[in-house]
Amino acid sequence: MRYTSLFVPTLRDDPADSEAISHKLLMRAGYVRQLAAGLYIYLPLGWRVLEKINRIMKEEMDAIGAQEVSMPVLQPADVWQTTGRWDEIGPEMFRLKDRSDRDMCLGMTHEEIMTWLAALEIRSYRDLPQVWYQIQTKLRDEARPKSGILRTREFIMKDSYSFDMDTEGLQKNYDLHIKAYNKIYSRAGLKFYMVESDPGMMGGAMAHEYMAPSPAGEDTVAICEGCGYMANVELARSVPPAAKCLESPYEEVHTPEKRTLQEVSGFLGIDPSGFMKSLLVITEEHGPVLALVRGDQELHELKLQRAVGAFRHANKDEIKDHLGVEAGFIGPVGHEIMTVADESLKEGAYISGANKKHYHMKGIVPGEHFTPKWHDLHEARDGDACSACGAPLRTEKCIEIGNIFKLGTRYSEALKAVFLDEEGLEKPIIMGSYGIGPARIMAAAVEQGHDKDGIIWPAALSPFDVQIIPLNISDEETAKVAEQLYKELKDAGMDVLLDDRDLRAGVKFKDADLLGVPKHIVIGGRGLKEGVVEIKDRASKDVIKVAPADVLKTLGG
RNA sequence: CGGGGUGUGGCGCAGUCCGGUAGCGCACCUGCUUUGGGAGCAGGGAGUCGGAGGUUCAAAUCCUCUCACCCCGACCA
Repeated sequence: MRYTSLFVPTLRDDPADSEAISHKLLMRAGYVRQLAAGLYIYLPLGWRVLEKINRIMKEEMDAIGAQEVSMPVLQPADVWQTTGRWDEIGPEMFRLKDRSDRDMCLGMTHEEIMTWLAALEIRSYRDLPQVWYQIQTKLRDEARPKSGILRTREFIMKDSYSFDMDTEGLQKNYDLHIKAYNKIYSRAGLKFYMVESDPGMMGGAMAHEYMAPSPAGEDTVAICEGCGYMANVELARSVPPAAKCLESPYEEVHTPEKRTLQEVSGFLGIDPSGFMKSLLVITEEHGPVLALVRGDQELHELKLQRAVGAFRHANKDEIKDHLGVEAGFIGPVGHEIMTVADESLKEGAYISGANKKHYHMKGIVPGEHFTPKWHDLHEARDGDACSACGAPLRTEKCIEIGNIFKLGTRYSEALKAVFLDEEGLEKPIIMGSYGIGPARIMAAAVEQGHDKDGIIWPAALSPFDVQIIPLNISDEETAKVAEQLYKELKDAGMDVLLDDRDLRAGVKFKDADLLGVPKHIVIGGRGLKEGVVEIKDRASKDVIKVAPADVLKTLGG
């Protein structure tokens, strides 16, 4: 491709309204433009990158026997009503009516439609297994689109769905997807982890996420260097350092006007780990619930939600109504409210509110002075020990670039996607669903590959394999060598960008660094006098000088 | 949804507090010079200052309402 026939509007300055590095660089280098919050235009360069990612995904999905299909984005409500998600999913779903006043929605995922098709067409165990996938637009009215193309309201997803007769089949397809996903992310040149994750509203039994480490990520992953355990902190198990509990009899202590943990801890001169923090929440299932974590730990709300169901924080009046005392002095002893406690509180005696204004209680032994339901509620963090092997855990910010779910029969039962097995018994199809966000791969690649001058693409994702930079296009010799190389490399099957613009060298160098094509071929009068051109590596900036005739060989073409 | 911020030529910004001719840099167009890291000189085009209403002799500037976007949080199949 000739630069003069390619639309690449590069910017000299960072756009004002951007924070994430990938957002800034993809804007500046002319890959994307923003239409509105969470809606992005992919310019020619950006689309080339996405297409490279799509090609890799297709090749690897095809390699495990998955079949590409295409499902409508516009979908009737009744299928979603049948599975219950029409009501479960809130304002995140774009809803509309057609001209006949029928409820419709824009697909945010395709479990329903894929399962609908399976229900329509699959009759016998002989029809199984099936794996169907598509690369299709999804729409989600995100509460807060952010970070450029990392969280958008409209995006392309590679989503696949497996249909099996039994759990062994599901496991096989799950493993095949793991294999395919590992290859996809490896080919994309990303640093990534596969971690245990929360199935969430997918309602499945098991789930993993693929995570690309980056400070721009929204998720945090706990990683054990000892045994390799990796999990999203939404469910990561960990053993916090031992508590420094006070040896004390069970007794009240006067703590006037000392409400916060810091205040009480400082007032009594006792380490925060010797305390219990109490949080009153109002749940849909159990009414008020008191949740306890150690004073030095943080409660993870998703863990609490798994333990007690949907909840909200109690307000001041509710705290008084249920516990008889204002916030700051609430504790687990002496009331009938359902209590859940973090497992790290199983050992030791703790200080907590006495449910009496200006008093705390020392020497509370969970299980003795009150009876909680035990759950893992604390958030894993750096310095905790791995619950499996005891080695230290560390945490890392990550971008979620894909996920895989064992769905089981949640959708097949609702939509009556059943088959007859060898004995003639009707059974629901066992399903899995598997997603990859190509735009997130693109953003993660930029987050992981850039320097102060611009993007550094992994070879497989770059919009071009090599960029030819003739420094002075009006110099006859330079132009001639550039054209020859352009033709030769193209004929060898490479994606070549020829910067044929009549611009000064500095501009071309700056733009080339911004665009991030991995190899640059610099052709200038200086080199041509010695009979050489320069092959420059974008990442290392190393330059090797070779005769024009040796360029293809040197590039490994 | 809660909190914070920003809207001024294509882009980045100043001007707003304290009302009085709409500015700067880059980009763009023309000409000449220049040509290995975002060139120089000269000339030129381009903005109803997010929108609506109000106060005033006079509003980018003050007041009211509203829209959009960004950031933090909540939320996130």
